[in-house]
Amino acid sequence: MIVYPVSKISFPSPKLLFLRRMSQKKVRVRFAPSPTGGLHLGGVRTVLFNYLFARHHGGEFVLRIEDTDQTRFVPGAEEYIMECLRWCGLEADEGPHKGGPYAPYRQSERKELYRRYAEQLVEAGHAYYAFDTPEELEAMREVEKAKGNYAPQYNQAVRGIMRNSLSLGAAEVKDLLEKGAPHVIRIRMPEQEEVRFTDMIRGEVSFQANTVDDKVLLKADGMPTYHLAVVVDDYLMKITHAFRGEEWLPSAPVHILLWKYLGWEADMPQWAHLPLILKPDGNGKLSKRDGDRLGFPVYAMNWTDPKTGELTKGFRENGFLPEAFVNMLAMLGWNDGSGQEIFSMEELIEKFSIGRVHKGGAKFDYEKAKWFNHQYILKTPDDKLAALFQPVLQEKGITADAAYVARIAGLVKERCHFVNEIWDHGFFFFAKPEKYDVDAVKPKWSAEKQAFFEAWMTVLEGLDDFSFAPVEESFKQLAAAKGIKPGELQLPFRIMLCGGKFGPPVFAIAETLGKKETIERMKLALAAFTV
RNA sequence: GCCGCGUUGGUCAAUCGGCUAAGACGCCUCCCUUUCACGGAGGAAUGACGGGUUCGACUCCCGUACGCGGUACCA
Repeated sequence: MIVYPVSKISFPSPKLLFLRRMSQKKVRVRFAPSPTGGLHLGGVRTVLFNYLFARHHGGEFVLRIEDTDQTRFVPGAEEYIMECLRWCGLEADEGPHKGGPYAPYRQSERKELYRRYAEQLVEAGHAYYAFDTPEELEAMREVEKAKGNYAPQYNQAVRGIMRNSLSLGAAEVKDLLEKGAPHVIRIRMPEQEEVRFTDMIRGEVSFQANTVDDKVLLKADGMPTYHLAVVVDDYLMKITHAFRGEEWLPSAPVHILLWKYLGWEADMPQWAHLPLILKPDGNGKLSKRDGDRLGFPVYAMNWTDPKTGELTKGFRENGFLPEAFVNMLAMLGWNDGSGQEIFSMEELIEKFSIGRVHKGGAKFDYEKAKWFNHQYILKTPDDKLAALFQPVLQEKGITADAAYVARIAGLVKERCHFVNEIWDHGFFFFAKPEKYDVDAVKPKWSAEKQAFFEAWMTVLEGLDDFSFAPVEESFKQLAAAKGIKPGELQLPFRIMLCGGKFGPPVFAIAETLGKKETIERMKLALAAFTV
């Protein structure tokens, strides 16, 4: 225990408390998804912040699968989540995939563990058995609603009239338990108590405990609910900092009380409730529906629902580089204050601080996401880009030399937002044009121009060095000799090689195509232009 | 309804009481380039509202409005 001079610091700042804690314990964080479907962009960001925080502090990052709801279990979802983390380069140090000192990491495999803590709470008077059937619960809600109660809760107002170990006699409870009557265990929220805590992002947050209902802790099937499971597992797994979405803020008092009632208050993690990622138009949480509607991915990778077969698009399959995806997510709610936007993973780890995370939600901007990807395409070496592009070529039945593809990638990458767009800006490197944009040539075409190209072909035939500069030089010289402005000839030349008004600088195209191919294309085009 | 959390340009956002309010995306104009981009130079565009506190408020406090989240034997 560190003692601070009270005269100096009467009110230890959250930052100070934080630093104090920091020096005491090894940082351990966790990402705890439930395997119910595709991994949302917001989920990946939560992983990222966990990961960055852990690495920044030399701590550990745990993956825990929260599969306590058997009815919502979706086969394949867990493997999918792990593949997402692998793709993003955000793999956990411990988890179901590689074990660890606190295994098992799937809550369904830890089922037996939770009951004793729930029972402990009952014994201490902080929780109670409830025997109400779903029908009885429903009836209570109907009655309450009829009284004008908008959203009826199982709380101090009604727990006295429901069937539970608070309202029933001890003998009856014992009897029910012995007969194996189905029951749940609920927390008994205090009548008069303010629960307050310091959120690492929001600062001081407080709630009146009686505004939260008596949450179920242990379900009738013996599984814990999220509320019990997070607390027990965070404790058992020695989690020091807990990051989660803002949607958890309202139930935070339940968790804090649980830490207290279980006698673990001193070990409670520091909480950080992350802001939400909002839809670009209007307001509200970004959902996969918005992606479908607006035409961009929301999940990290393609996800196919095993039940319906419905496919939801992912960033990976849409051509995003993982580094770009991660960088973009990091900037959604965090920045280092310098204005820098492009960060390598190493820089993110070095500079990340939870204190600089925004409080408010951020609308997702797909245009900005594309810009990030473009930046990373620019940074990616040509040979690597070519390797990423090969599958696209294969799909089209084209085989091409790796070095040739790399050269093309280098030539066109500055106009690509995605790897597959190398095709859109460089397809003509792989086949002669099938048709020409004659409308762009014909109106200004002339016998003089025709003569120029015929003469130039002969010059080109004789060139030993067919690279950019000599080709351009011979072009300019001949144009000058013929008294034609080079600019008027460049566009026709481009169309001869590419078929249209696109592509990188013309002489670079000629150089890449090579002498033989360039002249062949010129001949073909000249024939087409004069027809 | 109740509880909680938010609110700086169209979007992401800096600012931790001194602001003539950065920067980026997008948009517009120009230059470069007789394709498109990249690059360069400019431009339009912002503190929800009302009260305090203060020499001074985008920054602190209180209201209001608006938005979002929660209000399950889901997470």
